[in-house]
Amino acid sequence: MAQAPHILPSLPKIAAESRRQTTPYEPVCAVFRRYLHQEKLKFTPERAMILDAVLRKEGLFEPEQLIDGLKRLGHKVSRATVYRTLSHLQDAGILKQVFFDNKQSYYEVIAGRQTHDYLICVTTGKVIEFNSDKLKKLRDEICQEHGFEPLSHRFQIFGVSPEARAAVPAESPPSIDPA
Amino acid sequence: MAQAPHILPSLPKIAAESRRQTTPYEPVCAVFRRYLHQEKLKFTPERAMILDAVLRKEGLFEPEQLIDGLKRLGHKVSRATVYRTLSHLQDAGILKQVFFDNKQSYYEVIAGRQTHDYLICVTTGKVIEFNSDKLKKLRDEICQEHGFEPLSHRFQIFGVSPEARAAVPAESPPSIDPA
DNA sequence: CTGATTGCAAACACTTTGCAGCAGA
DNA sequence: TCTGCTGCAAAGTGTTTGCAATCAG
Repeated sequence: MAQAPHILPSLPKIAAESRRQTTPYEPVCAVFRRYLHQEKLKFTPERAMILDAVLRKEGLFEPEQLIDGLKRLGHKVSRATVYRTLSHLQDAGILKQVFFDNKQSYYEVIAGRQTHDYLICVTTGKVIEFNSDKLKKLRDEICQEHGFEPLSHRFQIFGVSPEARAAVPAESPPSIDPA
Repeated sequence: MAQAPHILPSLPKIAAESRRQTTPYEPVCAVFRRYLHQEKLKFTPERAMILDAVLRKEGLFEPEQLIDGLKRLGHKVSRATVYRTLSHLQDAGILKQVFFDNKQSYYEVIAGRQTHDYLICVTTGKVIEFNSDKLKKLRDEICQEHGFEPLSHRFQIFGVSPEARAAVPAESPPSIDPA
């Protein structure tokens, strides 16, 4: 129904969700090495180091955080290598790239972990990660209706957190009556 | 549970979905003028022109498309003014900004139209816009669980379209059996 | 009149890329 | 050895911003 603007999101070469199920408890590092081998790429100290740092992250992180962290640990890696590695980790189905704004990308480990959806408070910026089987079911249903084979999804809900509402009870509800 | 990276997405100052209900059939232009007046901003020919172009768009569009279109019509607008106006239209709840990748933003008119969620083929890049009440219900449920007041959401499903599968039956399904 | 707006070009920030030397396999 | 990898710095690109002239209210 809609003509697509040239949208070709960078997704894992191998759908992360399916792949994770093939070997549920395989160490992530092994997954990465296998991927590299398959693609005739090399397992270098830099890549090992970056993977290591990535795996220590919980939830979302920004490339810059990662780079800072590595430098703080005395490791020397160039920004370029980090970005290149993040991309490989994504292709390997270990990482997922998330887009919240047009400033930068965020990443999140998905290998061996539950994928997340997000509930974001527009006032405080707080992000709650959650997981919903109902959502996955609904997703598959929608795919089926259109004959699509589901690979993955992104779901973000924006709202006002209880804390935010408590903090600023007034602020400018311009005549929106809950009629 | 998760510490938020500084994510503060640009959302309408007035939640689009609520606002749209206040005056279901009010012409969008009037909505914009009212918004501008409220904010002590001015209704200029440039803004009128941009709004006009925007309203002729169906589904997603890119700022660059919009600018091209305007120039092709012989209108003179600077890129800067377009971007500034897009931002106002967003604040007015007329437009919604969508993030698919880290290259650029996409926009979509929401005032007086159904909001959309997206089903995206990772092979062809085709985008299907759809609408699901079940999804909205689920969204509200999730919000309630966390005490959030829902404002809006983004939902994107990535998958393989029937056409894509038909076109390239082989290609590298690495032992994923439809068991 | 006065403060908001416009266009232009420069500035920005994240990300990518070209290249020469280095190093896994 | 033979590719692929790394770091650096330069190039890219969509978007934002500073500024002087202009214009809406």
